[in-house]
Amino acid sequence: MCLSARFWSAAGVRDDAVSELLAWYDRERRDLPWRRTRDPYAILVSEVMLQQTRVEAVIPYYLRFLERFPDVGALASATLDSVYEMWAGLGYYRRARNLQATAQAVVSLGGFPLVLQDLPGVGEYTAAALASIAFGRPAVALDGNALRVWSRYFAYEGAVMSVAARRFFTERVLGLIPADRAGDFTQAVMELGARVCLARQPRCLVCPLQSGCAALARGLTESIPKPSVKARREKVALCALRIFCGDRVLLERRERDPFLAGQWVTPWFFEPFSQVGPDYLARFPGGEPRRVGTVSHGVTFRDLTIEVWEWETSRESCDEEQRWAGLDARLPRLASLVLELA
DNA sequence: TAATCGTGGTA
DNA sequence: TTACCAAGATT
Repeated sequence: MCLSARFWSAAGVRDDAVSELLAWYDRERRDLPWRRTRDPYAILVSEVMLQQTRVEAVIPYYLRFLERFPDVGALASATLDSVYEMWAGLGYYRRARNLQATAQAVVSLGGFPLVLQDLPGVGEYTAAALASIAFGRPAVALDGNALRVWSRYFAYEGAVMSVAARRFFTERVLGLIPADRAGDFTQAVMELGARVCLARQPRCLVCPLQSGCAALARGLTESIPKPSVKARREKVALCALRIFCGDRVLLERRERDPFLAGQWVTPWFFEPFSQVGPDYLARFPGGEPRRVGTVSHGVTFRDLTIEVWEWETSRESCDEEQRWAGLDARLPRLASLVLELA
């Protein structure tokens, strides 16, 4: 790096980088629902929903959720079931429980704590995003977008997820944040990662940071950030049960099962029907079980093939302790697939 | 640190 | 069809 020192900060960032970035953001920013509010609660909801989830998928959930729970008090006092219901289909259901626990903590404390990371479901990234976007405090929010942007800008060739990498970026970026635009800075970096500094085929020609980007200068934009080695998807066969009582179907909630935690789903198992069928037939006696077919569904590192069986149980088994849902219930995708199977 | 948790989109 | 992955947190 032999360029004239007066154009570069000690951290290796060009003097004009921040103003170029913010000007680009002012010009190109998408009109997203959570960019129309300064309510910390609403911004928290958006940040939690956006964890590992695409913007387009979040928008309808965000709007419905805020309509149902318009403020932190409404969410804190809601039933957990109603919170799950609003989350059904969005995935990573632990987020729903943690979000309500956070709402209850905020009500109990009389406001957001100074250390946002103390809140359930609020990790390093979300705490920094909330601090900057909702409270205007300088904080470096390192999500997948920001890690890609900064690893390329500094040509960081190590593993970007490591503690060392995050410290490296935080040290260099924290001082760049304009005091009056901390939230815009955070969102501008992420917007840049989402729309310009793409994982594959980044659009460097239109990038507001192109003149200072070390990876671009050295032709490393394809090899940085270094791709992580991911486990192969494992193929898993399992079975699910559709047990009908008239026009309603049995749903269960297995609290202790980390998978689909707390969600209402049709009974399903990692074992074949021959192992679990007799047990359930004894509990819900009725007609002969019938193999309906199979459905496929990918979940993180597994490809599930689900063999679906169904039967009609006798009326006296339809007690009040079980939940018998109508077919129009809002359910996780996996349960919907099982019920939709013709 | 590494595994785990859903879903839907894309190349 | 397959692999990858998108505003991560938790254990």
